[in-house]
Amino acid sequence: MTAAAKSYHHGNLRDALILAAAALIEQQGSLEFSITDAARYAGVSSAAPYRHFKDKEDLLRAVRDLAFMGLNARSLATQHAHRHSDSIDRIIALGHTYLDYAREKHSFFSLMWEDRGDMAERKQNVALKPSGFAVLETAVAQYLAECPHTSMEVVDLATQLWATSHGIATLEANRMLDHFDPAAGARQLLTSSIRALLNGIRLG
Amino acid sequence: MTAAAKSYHHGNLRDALILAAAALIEQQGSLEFSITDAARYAGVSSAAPYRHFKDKEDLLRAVRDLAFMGLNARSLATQHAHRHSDSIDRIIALGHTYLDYAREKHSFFSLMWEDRGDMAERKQNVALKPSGFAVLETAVAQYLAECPHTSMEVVDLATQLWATSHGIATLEANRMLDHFDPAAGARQLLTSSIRALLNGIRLG
DNA sequence: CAGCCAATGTTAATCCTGTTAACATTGCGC
DNA sequence: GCGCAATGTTAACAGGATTAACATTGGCTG
Repeated sequence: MTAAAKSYHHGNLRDALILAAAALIEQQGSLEFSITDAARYAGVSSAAPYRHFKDKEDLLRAVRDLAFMGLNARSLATQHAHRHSDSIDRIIALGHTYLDYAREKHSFFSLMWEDRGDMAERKQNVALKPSGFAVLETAVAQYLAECPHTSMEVVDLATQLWATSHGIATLEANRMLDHFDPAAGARQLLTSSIRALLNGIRLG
Repeated sequence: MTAAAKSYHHGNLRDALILAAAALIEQQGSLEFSITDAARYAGVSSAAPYRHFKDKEDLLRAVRDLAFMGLNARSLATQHAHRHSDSIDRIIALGHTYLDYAREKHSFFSLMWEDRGDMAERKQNVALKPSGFAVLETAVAQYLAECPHTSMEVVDLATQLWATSHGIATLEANRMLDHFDPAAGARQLLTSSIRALLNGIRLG
């Protein structure tokens, strides 16, 4: 039978629920969807989700994984698109990709950094998530190789760059940068921060 | 009668509820407190809060204001403590204050940046909040005055520094910096970021 | 191929919360 | 001292998460 036919068993309810939740989150622009709605959206009863997810947070975690994968995919795409660029340009492009994702997939971006109190488990499963971070590290390693008069560690610089992008992205999401030009403000701020940071480490 | 006696009228329920909510949030380490609990905590019925707050979000907003004020107060204290320091040191100290607040008052810090979908109103009332930002701007203005060969705007540099601190603070809160030394990792990262940023803008 | 089981759905509670309507108290201004 | 507006209370309703008890069925086993 076709994937979503109306037999008693759904066929692939787990994925359907993840997509449903993701769709609801994006549509409503809020992380407060109800499991009942997600179930209805997938065409099953409100108790069905509990065959696949321990509780709501468990479902949320799956959607969060999806969000991380989306950002990672974009980072890889950017890396590829700029594979022949100067390493500085590539680093900047990656920063812009981060900003763009935060804007375009605002709800997903929020979900990724939502504080649910139980940050402990995050340590394990999310620690791997930023494979997008590896992309940044690669670009940074190349940059550092090209400028040998620094003793900066790759991880350190990559993390600083990440924090810079992340900070600007989250402040913008919280409307704290409204006094800048809405269109290019954050982007220019990031560009100039990255340039300054890269310049600055050579004088350390 | 004394402020919290047991007459029919509470006396200052509004503030009591704000404090109750703040206490619950801090105790549980989570933003998911119930209005019922806050009311019980303040010794009133679960419907009483609605005489003072339109809805739960309205109460949350009040607690958020409190959180912002707390951070602002700390920033002012730091400014004062470092009033005779070098402007660079003062800027760094302000960054550390930001990091410390995020760590010590983790739940409050989360609350400040929690995404509730309705970020629109945030634009108005929170735009004023970071009077702590003014403190940073002052320090930055002084720094720039001492190094006249730059054309950098005060707001721009202050925002970049804010974003740097904010990025590191939020990444740390999300356990994304666990591969660094838990105690000093984030702090050192921030210190070196700030130094690099301040150095870097002179070569722009 | 028949039968049985584990996986996966469904229905019908239960418990909690947010929110409101209807009613009770009481501090204060006239 | 009276009466109103502010501030509490109780009772009820409408979700929503979660679970227990029951229903279906795809597939593996003999």
